Amino acid sequence: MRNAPLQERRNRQILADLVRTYIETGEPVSSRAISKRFEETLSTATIRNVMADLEDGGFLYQPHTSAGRVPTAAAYRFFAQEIATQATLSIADKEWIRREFALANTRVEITERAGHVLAEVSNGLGIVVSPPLGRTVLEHARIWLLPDGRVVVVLISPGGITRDKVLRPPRVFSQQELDATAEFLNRQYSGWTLEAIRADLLIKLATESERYEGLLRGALALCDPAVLEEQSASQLHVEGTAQIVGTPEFSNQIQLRELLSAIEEKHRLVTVLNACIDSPEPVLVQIGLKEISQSGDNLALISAPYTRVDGVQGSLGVLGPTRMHYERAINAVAYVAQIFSESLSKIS
Amino acid sequence: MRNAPLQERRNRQILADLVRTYIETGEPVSSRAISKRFEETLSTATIRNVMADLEDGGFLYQPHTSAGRVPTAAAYRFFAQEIATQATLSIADKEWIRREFALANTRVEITERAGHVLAEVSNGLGIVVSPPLGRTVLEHARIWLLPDGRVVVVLISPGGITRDKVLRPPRVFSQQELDATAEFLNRQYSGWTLEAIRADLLIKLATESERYEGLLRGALALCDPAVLEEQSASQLHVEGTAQIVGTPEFSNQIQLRELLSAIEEKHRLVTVLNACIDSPEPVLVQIGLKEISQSGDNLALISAPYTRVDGVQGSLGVLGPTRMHYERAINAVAYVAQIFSESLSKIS
DNA sequence: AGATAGCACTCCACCAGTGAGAGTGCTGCT
DNA sequence: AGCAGCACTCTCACTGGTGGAGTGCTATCT
Repeated sequence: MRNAPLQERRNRQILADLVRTYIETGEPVSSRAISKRFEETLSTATIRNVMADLEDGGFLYQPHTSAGRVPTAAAYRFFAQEIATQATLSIADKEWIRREFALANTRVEITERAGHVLAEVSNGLGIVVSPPLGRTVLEHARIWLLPDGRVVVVLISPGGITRDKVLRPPRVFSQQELDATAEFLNRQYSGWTLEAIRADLLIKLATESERYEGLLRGALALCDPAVLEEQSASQLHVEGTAQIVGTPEFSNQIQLRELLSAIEEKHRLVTVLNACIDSPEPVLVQIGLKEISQSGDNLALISAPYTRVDGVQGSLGVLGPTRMHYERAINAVAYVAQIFSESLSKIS
Repeated sequence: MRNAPLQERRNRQILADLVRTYIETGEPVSSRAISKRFEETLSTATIRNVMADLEDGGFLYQPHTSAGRVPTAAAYRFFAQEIATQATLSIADKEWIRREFALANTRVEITERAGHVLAEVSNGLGIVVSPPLGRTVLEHARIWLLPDGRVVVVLISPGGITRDKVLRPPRVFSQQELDATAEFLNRQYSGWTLEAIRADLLIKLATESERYEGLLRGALALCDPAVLEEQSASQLHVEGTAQIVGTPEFSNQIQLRELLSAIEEKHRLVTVLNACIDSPEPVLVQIGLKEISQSGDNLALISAPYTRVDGVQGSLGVLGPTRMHYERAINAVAYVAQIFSESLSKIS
């Protein structure tokens, strides 16, 4: 009932045109502007009628009586899903993105480049989230002895990623014992994710003999959510905070503040971004993010998963004003996700 | 010649009072306001004369002819050095800071608490910089073989910090060879900083036999500035970006933008902060930071070093508007640095 | 000679009023 | 259904006027 106005083809066309115009100009769109731009010639009066219907349907609103119309979150959602997905990325853009990545050689550089491109394309924030460490897969475990009785536990994953910790076990173990424990871990858990290992170890510790207990606890500590998170928190990379200040969308101080505090609260942001990993669509578009801030109405998040060398997925995307060039941004996010995955595999 | 006006005791007193008043109110200070607050009774006319002198000396300026006076960077510098250092932190503040740290148990939590306190106290940004990895000291090195011929190089430092990397060496080594190499590294470099090891290895690689070359290169890679920096870049922790939006100092969009881009350019910021490590004073106050942004005139940075368990020093501090409560902020930074060091030693 | 009272002057912030412009909703015509 | 015309509304930019805050200067006092 609410989106009844969208049944008619012409209304959809007008709405799309209006959104597009608003994205370009940033000012309330008048019936006249649409009339000029619309392909079939229609009088402003007719357009006004349509606009009134669209307003009833919740797609438009007027800042004040004698102003033009502004799209609502619903209108952007319609536009992003049904219009913007039709488009493809311009060759110039592809070229530009490729160039941006060309000179990046380290993981950090690649991440920075990605963030930069994403920020640029959206006039918002470019965000890259490293895969959650818990999903990393164990390849090898080794434990060995230091002269003073402490032990070093090292977990190695495909792609050369390692996690390690120096522990002081409850009693002194011999290197044989340590080797046996490592052997046990390798036999048992090679190929498991750290999350899964942790869950299993917790059960084992409750039932198994105490023989390796100190060491298993050590291994467990490495899989601990708190420890995993300790590192993953720092693996949220945000680029473009400086440039969003000064864009008309964020001239409103309250909005700007809420956006910035959203970045500081990393957990929520990461959750919202990672939603794209389990989404059926290649690129997930979320408009009007209540989760992020109260006035999140005019925030749009476009995210896509990328794949690391070891097959684990992370996510990247843009967080920008709803007034954003969706055709370009959506396709750019998809493209960056692809190039990003490729670049990662090249440097490993 | 320039600070001639500060020769006289009364002028200094008036300048200090003016700065203090401006910090409280945020508005240009009139001669009348000073006259009221000044201990000896002086007429406004007399104060106006003094103010004119101070303006000539470069400590004050007038936004316009018939406005009160506003302190310049020079005035803040005078105030911070000669006045604020006399004060001590209030008991309530000490109590508050102690409470903030009480519940923090992990390294990340401690860092967040510190950042939070520093941001709060300054109405600006709270910043914590982890020690540069290059200054970390080597305790043990171990290298060992994986079944597929790759090797794992692990460097262990005091305090349980480890650095490691999985490498594919140019040829397959035996575990004996690897042990010998590790033994060599331990004998040679135990107690050295990674920076120093790197420098020495570079020389050795040029002259020494090729026997261990592949492995030494591996060890070298771990000490490489690029690799070290890769991690240290992520070890700049900034808190309070959200709250500075909305403070009158940063209502100016251009300033806000420059501050935010200063944060994004981590290198410069880290350098400026770390200056306190080699400074003779316990707390370093820098006012009018040209290094950080062009309009850095109204930015003040207060930083102090802290000491990690292994003896390596990092820095923390606040980056805020020049109009800041210096007595409180300077002493809080010193106190936080102390508590921070203590908290770190507790969790290791 | 240094401190002070008095006065003229400057500049700003605030207010109300005005008029142009943009855009709409509605009505009635085709 | 589509359209032209018209009255209406709201905003925005500009105007001139006013009160107030604060200064600089000068003449006077101690």
